[in-house]
Amino acid sequence: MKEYLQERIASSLQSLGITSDMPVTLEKPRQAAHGDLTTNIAMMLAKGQKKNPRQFAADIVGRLQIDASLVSRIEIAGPGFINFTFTEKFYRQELSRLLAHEQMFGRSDVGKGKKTQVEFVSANPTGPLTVGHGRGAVYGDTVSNLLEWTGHDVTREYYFNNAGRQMRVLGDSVRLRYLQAVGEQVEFPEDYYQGEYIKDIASHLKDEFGDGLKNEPAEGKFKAQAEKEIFDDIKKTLKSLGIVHKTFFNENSLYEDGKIKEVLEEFKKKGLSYESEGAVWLKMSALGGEKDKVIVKNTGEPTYRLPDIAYHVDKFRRGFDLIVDIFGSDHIATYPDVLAGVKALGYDEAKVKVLIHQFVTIMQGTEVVKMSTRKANYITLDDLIAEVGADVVRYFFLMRSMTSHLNFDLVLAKQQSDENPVFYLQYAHARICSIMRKAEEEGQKAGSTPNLELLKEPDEFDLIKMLLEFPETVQYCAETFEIHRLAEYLQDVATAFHKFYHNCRVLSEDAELTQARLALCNATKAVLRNGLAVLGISAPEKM
RNA sequence: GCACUCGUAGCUCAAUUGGAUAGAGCGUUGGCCUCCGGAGCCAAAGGUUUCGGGUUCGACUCCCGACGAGUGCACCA
Repeated sequence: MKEYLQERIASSLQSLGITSDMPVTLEKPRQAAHGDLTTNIAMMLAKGQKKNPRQFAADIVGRLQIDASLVSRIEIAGPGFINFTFTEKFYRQELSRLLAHEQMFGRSDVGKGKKTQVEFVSANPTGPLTVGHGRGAVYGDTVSNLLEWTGHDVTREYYFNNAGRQMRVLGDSVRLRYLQAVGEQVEFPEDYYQGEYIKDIASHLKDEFGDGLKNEPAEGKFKAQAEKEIFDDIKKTLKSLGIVHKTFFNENSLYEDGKIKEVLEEFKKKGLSYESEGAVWLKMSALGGEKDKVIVKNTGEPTYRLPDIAYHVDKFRRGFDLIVDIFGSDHIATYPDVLAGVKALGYDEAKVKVLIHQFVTIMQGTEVVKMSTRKANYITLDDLIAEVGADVVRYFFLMRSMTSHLNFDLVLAKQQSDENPVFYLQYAHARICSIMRKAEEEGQKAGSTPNLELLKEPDEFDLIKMLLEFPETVQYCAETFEIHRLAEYLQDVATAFHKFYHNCRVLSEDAELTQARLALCNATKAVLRNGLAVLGISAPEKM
């Protein structure tokens, strides 16, 4: 419909002798009284035409040729908006199209199978995932869902490093706890990992080996055991949120395959790096950055920048046409270096989308809970899931824009479990399922050829209009990565349904009307189910 | 000090990317089930969009400046 009107308006402008590269934008007006779609094109062009916007709008409308069976009303309003109102026939047509492809409704192929990688979570295995990781995890998984729904070929990837200083400290933390467990008097440094899980790992080793590991180095069994156990836990946590990565990419492989060396040599060849004070520097100043950065320390060890760049080069070499990176705001300063690096090596950095989400502030009532993996005073993602459930966790992380800081009040989240917005959505779905069950009991099962002409109540049309917005909402969210818009949209669908349910009785003596309304219920159910599926939230038949 | 993200109802957050009268939930107040699920529906109260300038037909949105919050600014990741 949008395309149709755009084309008609463009042709009207042409017949007025106006050529402009100004796109004709059609939007849904905020107020229903202003019709179904509106355009501000007359206001946009009026100035160049030296005309009064309203008069100009009238000229455009005068030349407009539109199928009257689709559009019932065209009016000029306000400072020069042109408003279009669609016919009931048009909406009935669209509704029967929806009913014909329920499961597919909302899916599209605009992505054209584009090879896409989404990298998210990417926490090193030094401890359980925190609530802070949770936001990125859920966001990344849902972005992946959206891209799949819009026809992208998506790979979910987790990048980690088990070779750095962090991991050495982790191994040594386990070693010291182990020594303590077998009765040695050793001091445990303050800046080591304090969590209980370190003691658990140590005691597992004690169970298996007794005191036979007393002289084992930290980097041996201790580190290996810690990495294994912690990674298993991380994967289990993610799984409980419905998140499964296809690839776990180890930073180490970049060294083993010589990719780090390659990138280093490439920079040198291009004259973009130099040695100074025993270190190798990247000429960020020549790449649009503020100052040069070290990429290899004077110890010969690379800084994180070099592998990060090499990793992204590898993503390009694997043939990804869209590369989505999801970081917390604490990594805000690292990505410009990476982007400048890949660009300098001749790759199109526009294919890399870096999405930064703001932090979650955990509140215990009015008290802020400060989080630190090193110290043990954090709330794990597991704790949170156990307390409020996976659906609530996912929804809470998705319902707000990623650029805004999120306050997650544990007391409220627990307490609210009855009045939670996610239940409002699920309730609508369960309610429809209940109507279906009841209908079947009464022998009024939804038929295959409902007479949609019988739908004429305003509440019915409000609901139909809302349902038909689903595909464009999915596409919009996939393009902008603004997932909260989908969550809000589904809230609106649920509201429209509850209103319809309240004012229009579905199961009645009138068999034909019952059929029509059951069809509308089915359409609503499909949108809710599909929408919740994108968000990764269950759509229960009963609650 | 510099950079990024923000500042909207008592609280948590939206606002179709510059559009018409700034909207939801929670909380508060008052109405709705002899009837398909009351985890629902309807209504009321609640705002100088942190403050001050600017840009234009039109600003919560863009620009400049203050103030406030969070996060970064390593030869840590």
